[in-house]
Amino acid sequence: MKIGEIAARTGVSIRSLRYYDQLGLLTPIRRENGYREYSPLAEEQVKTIQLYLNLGLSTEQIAGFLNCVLKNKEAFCQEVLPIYRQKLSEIEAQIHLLQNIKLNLEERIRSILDERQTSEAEE
Amino acid sequence: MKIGEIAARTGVSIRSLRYYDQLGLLTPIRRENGYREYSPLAEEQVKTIQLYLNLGLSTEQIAGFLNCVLKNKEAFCQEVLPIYRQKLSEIEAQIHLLQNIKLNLEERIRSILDERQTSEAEE
DNA sequence: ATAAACCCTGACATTAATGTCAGGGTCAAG
DNA sequence: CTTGACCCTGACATTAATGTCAGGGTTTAT
Repeated sequence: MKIGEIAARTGVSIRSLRYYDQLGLLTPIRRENGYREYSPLAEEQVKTIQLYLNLGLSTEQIAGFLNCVLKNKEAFCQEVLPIYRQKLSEIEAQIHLLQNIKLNLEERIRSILDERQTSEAEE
Repeated sequence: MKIGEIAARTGVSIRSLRYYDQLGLLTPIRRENGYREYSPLAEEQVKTIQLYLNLGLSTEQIAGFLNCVLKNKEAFCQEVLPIYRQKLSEIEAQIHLLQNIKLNLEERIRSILDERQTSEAEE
């Protein structure tokens, strides 16, 4: 499919898709006329790229990841493993923090509701 | 403590600390001479900010979190209830997203380790 | 009181990812 | 054949976080 279609499907801008191409992150084949031709598989890859970008990984790191998966080469995987582990522990810490914040908020909401209840009872 | 000391303690550059101050993310008091004076609590806050940044959150989002949790300790409770509820659902969504990412990462790590195991067994 | 080691602000530079615009092909429909 | 909807490349703009440098105060130790 052409670049416009995959952009529409994935919600990623045409500009970004060309950028990924330029970086070698996601390289479509070219038609006779020079148009980029994306395979259906590319759709999934674009979404993967977006997921990891949202995670805060750089395109460079993502390129390492894609190499690992596509070629299943251990050398690439070795490089990428510590990055994953690092991210994983960051994410675990993040989840933990957010859960604390959540408890805190729930507590506060409950106490507001309690207070409201109390003042209603007084009337 | 002065900015240089907290920079050394946290590993965050002086430049960044001044930037956080400028954005209202972490605002130290000022001495007579204009120097920034950080409380010991600030050290923990700086680390929290860094964690969020490493996760790919923007300073704006971080400011939202910090405001949600640190500010509005007790006053204005009634008015603040819908804000709390809003924040709570945002946080729940965030936790959910992170848990998905976590599962995804764990999966990746596992498959890399499997691969390694397999190729060792082949030899 | 002078030097070293800090601190301040302000301005410009940089990197990454993306937006946007210009100038110009391609193609299908009328 | 022309029009409109695509596509191409290239260049400049932008945003976020940070680096760096200039010009100028302050503090501390000798």
